[in-house]
Amino acid sequence: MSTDACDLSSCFLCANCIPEWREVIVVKKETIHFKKGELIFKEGDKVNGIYFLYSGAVKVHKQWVDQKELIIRFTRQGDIVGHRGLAAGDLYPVSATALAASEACFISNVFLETILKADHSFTYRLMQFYSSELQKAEMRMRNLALMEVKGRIAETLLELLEVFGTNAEGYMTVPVTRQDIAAYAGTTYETVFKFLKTLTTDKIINTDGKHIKINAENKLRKIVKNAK
Amino acid sequence: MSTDACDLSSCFLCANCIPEWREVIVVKKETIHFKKGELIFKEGDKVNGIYFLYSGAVKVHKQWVDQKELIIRFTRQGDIVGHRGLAAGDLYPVSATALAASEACFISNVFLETILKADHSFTYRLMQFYSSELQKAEMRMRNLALMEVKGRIAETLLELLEVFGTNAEGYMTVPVTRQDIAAYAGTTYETVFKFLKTLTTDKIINTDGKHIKINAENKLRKIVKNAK
DNA sequence: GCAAATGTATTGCATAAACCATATTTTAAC
DNA sequence: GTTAAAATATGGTTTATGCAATACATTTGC
Repeated sequence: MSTDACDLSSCFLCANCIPEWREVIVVKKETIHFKKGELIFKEGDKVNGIYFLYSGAVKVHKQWVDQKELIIRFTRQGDIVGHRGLAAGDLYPVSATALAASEACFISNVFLETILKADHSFTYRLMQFYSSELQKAEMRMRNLALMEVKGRIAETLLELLEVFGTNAEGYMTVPVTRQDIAAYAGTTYETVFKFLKTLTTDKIINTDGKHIKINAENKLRKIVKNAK
Repeated sequence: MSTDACDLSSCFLCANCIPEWREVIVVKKETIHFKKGELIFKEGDKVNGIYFLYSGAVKVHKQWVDQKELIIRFTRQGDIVGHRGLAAGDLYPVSATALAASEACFISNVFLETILKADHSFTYRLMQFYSSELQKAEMRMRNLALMEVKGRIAETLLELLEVFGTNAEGYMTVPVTRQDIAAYAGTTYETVFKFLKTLTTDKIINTDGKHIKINAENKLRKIVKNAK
């Protein structure tokens, strides 16, 4: 893994800003490394900037009483993390934690606002990005509220597949704990454990510890469709 | 109720665009009336524009298998409806239905994009609006996933109070069916019915058909806090 | 003004899924 | 390399909540 994976073209910022800005970005940006399990920022922290993920994997999550948490989304390279802070409030409404060793480009809020003020079309694209994030959030809202647990777990597996992809043997590239699957599906560890076991028995998936392989994507989709 | 409630200043568009644009807006806009229960647009319809609500009340909702639906949000005057269509896809991801006789200003997508291209700061404000909507959506995601039903119903009542306000006697200005409360809280009619009954017995609320009065807001908040 | 549709009221019953308890294995830390 | 801390594994019990059934009331369309 290179020390600086930034190619000044693949992240959302570089891909969407006016090319001339890149010279400024390369000076202003800061590359930060995160170890597996490391907290990137915490719900309630003061917002200081925005992150563009180069490599690794990150979960964005939100707390509720005691130890309960909901994972809002999983992100991979190219994704934006910390954009929720751009709204009125100046505190992060969510936390972000690295699921694997990760590298991110950090842009301070001050600099980001300079870009936004100067680059009209970047602002427009960022607005579109928010809009599509909002659509996804509402889809998930509906699923969490109306879909039964098995459907939500199946859906979680499909989303993990989509976000992280697979290696040569068909296993997902990022190992995810059952607890994290539960936290994304809005259920408990035990329920995930039991359901993954029946999925394994039915040969719909294979598990090797935290490494998961989906054998029958269509059957998972069927479970989602039939989930109430 | 006046025929045209638009004062060219109170809606999100007029309040945030460059003043000069208002002259154009007044020509391009279209005032539309909706009867109670009337569908404004339907999930899957082609997006043709955006609505700014002048008066009345609207629910934005999303379908799931059969007759199941989740109400995404309730809106009152001043609010934007239909903005979800601005993203990549060109189909509305949600439906909108008038809860009471309502008036809205309709702006076609073509004209809206003209404004967005020309008015940098309007685009910026709209982006901020999306960002705050996203935060709300994620908060609700968490609640739907982790909070138990009683807390969600209590939360629903508090949100209705916040959005619709009360009349002189303390009753909410917009009557809402228990089915709609259920659809917002992500539960069934029966559960809402049972819980509202105990709330009435405990004198925390008063109900007169669809008209609800909250007597002890603090007790509702306590229920929300203690909901798991 | 009447019919049809929609919403309300009310109950018991069934059950999915959370909760509890406890043992073992894996992973991380010093 | 040992220990602590997560994560996994697995059963049994409990309970919150959805579901079915049925009667009545209210709204809305024609």
